[in-house]
Amino acid sequence: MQTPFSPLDDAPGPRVIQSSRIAAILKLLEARSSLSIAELAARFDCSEETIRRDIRQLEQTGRVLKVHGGVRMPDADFEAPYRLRFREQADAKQQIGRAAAELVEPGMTLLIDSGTTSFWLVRALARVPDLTIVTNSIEVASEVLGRPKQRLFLAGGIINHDYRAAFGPEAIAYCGGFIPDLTIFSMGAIDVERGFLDFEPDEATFKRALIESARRIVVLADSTKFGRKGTTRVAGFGDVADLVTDAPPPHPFVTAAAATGMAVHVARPASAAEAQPL
Amino acid sequence: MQTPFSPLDDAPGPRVIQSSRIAAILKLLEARSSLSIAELAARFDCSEETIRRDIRQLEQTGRVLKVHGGVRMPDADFEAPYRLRFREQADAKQQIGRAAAELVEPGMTLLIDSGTTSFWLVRALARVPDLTIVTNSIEVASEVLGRPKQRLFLAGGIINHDYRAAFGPEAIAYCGGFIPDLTIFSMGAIDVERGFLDFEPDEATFKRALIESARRIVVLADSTKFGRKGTTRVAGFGDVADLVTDAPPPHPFVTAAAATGMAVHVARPASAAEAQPL
DNA sequence: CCATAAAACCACAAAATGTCACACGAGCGT
DNA sequence: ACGCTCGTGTGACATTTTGTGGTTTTATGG
Repeated sequence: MQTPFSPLDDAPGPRVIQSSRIAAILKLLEARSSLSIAELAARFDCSEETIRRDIRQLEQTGRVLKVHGGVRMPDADFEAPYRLRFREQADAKQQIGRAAAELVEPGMTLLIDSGTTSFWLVRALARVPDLTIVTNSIEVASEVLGRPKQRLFLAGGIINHDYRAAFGPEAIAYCGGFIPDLTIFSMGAIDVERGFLDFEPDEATFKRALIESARRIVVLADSTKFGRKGTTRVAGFGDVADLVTDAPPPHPFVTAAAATGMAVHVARPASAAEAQPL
Repeated sequence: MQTPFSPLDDAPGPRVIQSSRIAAILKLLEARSSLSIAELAARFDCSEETIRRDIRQLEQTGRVLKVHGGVRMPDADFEAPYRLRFREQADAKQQIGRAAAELVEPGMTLLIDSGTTSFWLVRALARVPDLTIVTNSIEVASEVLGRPKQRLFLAGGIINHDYRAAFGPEAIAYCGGFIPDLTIFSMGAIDVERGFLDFEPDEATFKRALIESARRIVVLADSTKFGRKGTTRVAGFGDVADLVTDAPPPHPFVTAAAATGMAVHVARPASAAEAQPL
């Protein structure tokens, strides 16, 4: 039951100076993920404006999120790196996903990695029957769940929270046991000289290991990836059979692709009718 | 005036600010596939128009579907078996999850299975720091994602769509490699003579294998499970250290529990103070 | 098909919250 | 003492959110 008094009844003390008050707010937020300004002002016996000033400071350090009427923890959903990447270029990724889906035939076995573009491909595959989908991504797996016509194999291990996927040796070994018709990767960057690059070393290790057993590799990358700098090398152009993107690549990439026989598929803009939200 | 026994009378709190109200609606929708505007307005003690505005926001992000008279989950048409089980006794399961969370200390390693009651435990563990969570359930894993203070290990293999989890030999081997402080199982049925039972043979095999390496086994079961008939035997009363449920069990079960030293914890109904949205 | 009630929508006013500028007073070093 | 900074409170003003009364749309039953 709710007492009429403040629910925060652990020892305010008569005088609380700013630094300790800010620390106290943070501590309270650990217990209750959101607090109202009025509540805090009563709790510390100071004006609401003072609380707001404290919160402005906390917000600048990125530790809390200011909302109308109070504060709350920067909750996973909105600040997580994965969600941020998910929103970047979402339209382009959706188009790419649909275009890549045209490479898939019923009955195929697909190995799909954890990129956000890969997720859109999986969504586009909702109505393709008799697929076998192998993935290391929790997001991809969640999307496939409840499609009784598609078999789902998930690689486990320690989960990387940022990528929502497993990249460890167990995941590599498990995925390596399949012989997929298509091995589908999202890539973080494409370099004319060095080929396909990534940012997360574990992810790159995972992909490199699976290139060995791949029959045909498909790479999904939106047009912002061309010329971007990566930190680890994943594959050369020669390794990849198909590249699906949303805009014609710059010329150096086209010639490099032609030299190695890599097919480049450019997705058409989505027809307005079928645009599907999140 | 609130109806005395509204199914939603946990935790309006004194003032509910907009952002937390929107988050709360989302959470409520997980337990009850559809909600009416009038119900929500009463629940949050605000006008129906305000609820409609919240819902319009939620609809724009594609997270819910607006229907005449209320909201519902986007995928509610195809009620998958998992979702159906999830909604049965959702309130009781939520209470059990909260009660079981009191057995957990910061720093522990937990092995958590794929039952819907287990999911509510994981949700109740949102703010416990430094946990290591091992699971074979995609739903549990999704819930843990984005909690940087908790390490997540996911067991893979072929996924059972109905249970949204992996039960195969890879999952057994992987989970068997851990020595968890608590091994937490949801159970499908409890029989005075035969102990804890289940319906899905694969799930039962998975649990039986993990009983070997368990240090302390905790079983979560709502009160409808007592006396229900199962199809496969999972564990005897002697194997289980703690049983968490939502109502005092019938007498034969109490004596059986006492005979084997199994502790029985009965969850209190949710107190309004602690149900904290988002 | 129409009649009717419920629900949704819209626009505007009221309430709540946020922001900003300025004043006051305590601490502090020259 | 003086001037300075810093934290705080106060009040005017801007912004956001909420409630209300109206009209329009939808669902439903005859």
